[in-house]
Amino acid sequence: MPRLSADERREQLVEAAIRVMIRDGVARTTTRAVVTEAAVPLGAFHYCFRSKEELLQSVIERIMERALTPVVAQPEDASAYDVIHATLHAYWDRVRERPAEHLVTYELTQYALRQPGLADLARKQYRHYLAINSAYLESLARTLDIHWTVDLPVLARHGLSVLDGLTLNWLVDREDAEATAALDEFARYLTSLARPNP
Amino acid sequence: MPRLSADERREQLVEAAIRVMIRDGVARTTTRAVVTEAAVPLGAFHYCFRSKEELLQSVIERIMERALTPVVAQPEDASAYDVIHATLHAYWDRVRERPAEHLVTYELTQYALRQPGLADLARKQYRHYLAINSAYLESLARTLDIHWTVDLPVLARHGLSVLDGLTLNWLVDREDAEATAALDEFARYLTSLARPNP
DNA sequence: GTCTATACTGTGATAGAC
DNA sequence: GTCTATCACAGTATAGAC
Repeated sequence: MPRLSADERREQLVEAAIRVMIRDGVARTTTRAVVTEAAVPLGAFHYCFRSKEELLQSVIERIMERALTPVVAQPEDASAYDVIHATLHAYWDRVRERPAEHLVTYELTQYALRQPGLADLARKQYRHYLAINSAYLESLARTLDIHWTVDLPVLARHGLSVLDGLTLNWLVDREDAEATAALDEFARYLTSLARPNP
Repeated sequence: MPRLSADERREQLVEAAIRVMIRDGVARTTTRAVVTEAAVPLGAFHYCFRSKEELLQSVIERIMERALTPVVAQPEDASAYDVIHATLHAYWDRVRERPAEHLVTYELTQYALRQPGLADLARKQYRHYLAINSAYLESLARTLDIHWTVDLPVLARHGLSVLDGLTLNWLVDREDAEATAALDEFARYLTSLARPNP
């Protein structure tokens, strides 16, 4: 058993925890399952983290970092609808490719909400998602030379909710056709809110 | 300790489980916590239910029954927007009155999704919610003598997702003003999809 | 038919050995 | 500074007393 620094151990444990969560769910992610997955001795766990809650906090932060700003090709000649549609489907493709990872996101949010010390982190997580949505909508408006007929914060929250809700719904029933249809309708709606700049 | 019938015990245990879940969350709802809350002997638990999973199944079914069809006053002289707005806010008021209960709903869905024997129940739950939404949209169309310019199943799914997403988002950050604004925007959107019948 | 007493597993955590 | 051995407890489930 190689002796590694606490920082390296922490790194191993966080990544192992994420793998276990994706495979078995957050509820079944015990400290023992994590150290087994990481091939780290059990005792090392509480040497690296004060508690399981502290590990989960690191996991949430790590996952948040990975929710990178959606990058979308925005060719000059594409219509607003085309660009919006492509962006939404880029997100959707990621959901369909890795359903378990997205399920974990929701599980972690709820875990955090029930853990007094972590409720703030959940709020921060959602502020982050809202900021990403806002930034995307703003950059879209610049690129297309339009403005939105609905206030940006309201639109960002509405958009985040639609994607969150559709994702959750699809994770339950896996109805591809209906989910896609609802997503396309959302693209149409967003497009209808774009007005050319004067 | 009075000796009661298994049916009465089951009833007590299901109701107690719901109270514990609302108070402490699904993850912390252990059999011991439930029997303590219900003032039922621990041994009685496994006499009434084969396992904890079976209890949770009953709980999910009970909660599903309670998600009654939204009933909304639809006075003849109200505009489409007024009726839609009132319905959405009736739902929203329930969320704001009992946030913990709604959080439990999401927790239960995820619990069910991770439990092989209960995944079907989660699907059934969402089909039920979709059916409620569809029925409401249909009755609205009849009352207002309009039709929807988007297919009913698509619209029902979209609507369910928006409400699910907004609820989840609000449960995290409790931003009343922004949530209400997003809800009102959704009402405006729905209204824009109503076309008078020929 | 209903409940008491108990078994056994697995959990998060720690004191102290290396 | 890192990990082994062990703890106390909570978890579900059961065999058998009433």
